[in-house]
Amino acid sequence: MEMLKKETLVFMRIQVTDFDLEQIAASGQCFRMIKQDSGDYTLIAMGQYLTLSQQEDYLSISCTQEDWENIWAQYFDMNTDYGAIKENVDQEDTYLQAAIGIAGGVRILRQELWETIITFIISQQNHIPRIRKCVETICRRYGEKAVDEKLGEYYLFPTPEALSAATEDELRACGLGYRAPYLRKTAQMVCDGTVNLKTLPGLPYDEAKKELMKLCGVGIKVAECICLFALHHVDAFPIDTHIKDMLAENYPEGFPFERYKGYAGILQQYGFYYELHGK
DNA sequence: GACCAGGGCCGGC
DNA sequence: GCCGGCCCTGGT
Repeated sequence: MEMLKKETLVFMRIQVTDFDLEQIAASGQCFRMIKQDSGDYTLIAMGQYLTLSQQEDYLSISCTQEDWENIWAQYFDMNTDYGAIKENVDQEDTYLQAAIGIAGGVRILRQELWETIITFIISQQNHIPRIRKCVETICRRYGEKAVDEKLGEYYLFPTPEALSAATEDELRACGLGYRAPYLRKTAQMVCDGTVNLKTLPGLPYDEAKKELMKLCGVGIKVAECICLFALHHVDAFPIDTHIKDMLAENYPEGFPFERYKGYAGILQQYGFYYELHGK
């Protein structure tokens, strides 16, 4: 790990394994990590605006060492040994082995809870490019504007208060379609304390999932995505249309959840990426 | 230009 | 528990 300057930006340069920025950005779990024409990535998260790139086993990220250690190492789940997880996968499971071969650089991010709730309500019955667009639109219209010294203006993710104050029509005008009232009602339920986001991270998986499903627009699948991508309950195994088809085709006798207890969600994510980009 | 399908959920039965 | 309906749009 070393610090270096690239133009005026301060970068951390970190050696990484089982890590592929391009795969992470395209994995459909985060919607504000965007590939730029230059090939670099920008990311708005945790209140910051960053630029990132990867050269083989080195990640370059425009943050201070302090922020890397306190924020981003955790965000990218650097303390989990993905290599060990991959090695535990059944050698004879040709599907998972193929998925690992294609998607082995995906990681389960530890994203902010509120943002993950809203982005995955938006995600239902929707394509990823449109999800990104909807997310960016609500950030521009309802998020606070901030300025990064080097990268310029950006918009924070809107607060529950800001979204609860929007009308359904205004939200529909963001391209949300029938999800517009879901966002508004969910924001209101968070504001009035019907669901307490502060205590959610302390709950076990089943209880967190049940609590999240009180929110409007959050069913089983979306709740499991929130549990996996924000609360890091890696037993969560969201089944969307792709995964449903994949399971029917490759695991007609059932997926071996028992064998992979404690990290099935990581394998789900390898599978999801493989279904989306690997064939 | 038409058509399809998308990281599903809600409400009524 | 099982439908029907739902907004819209990027990609083919």
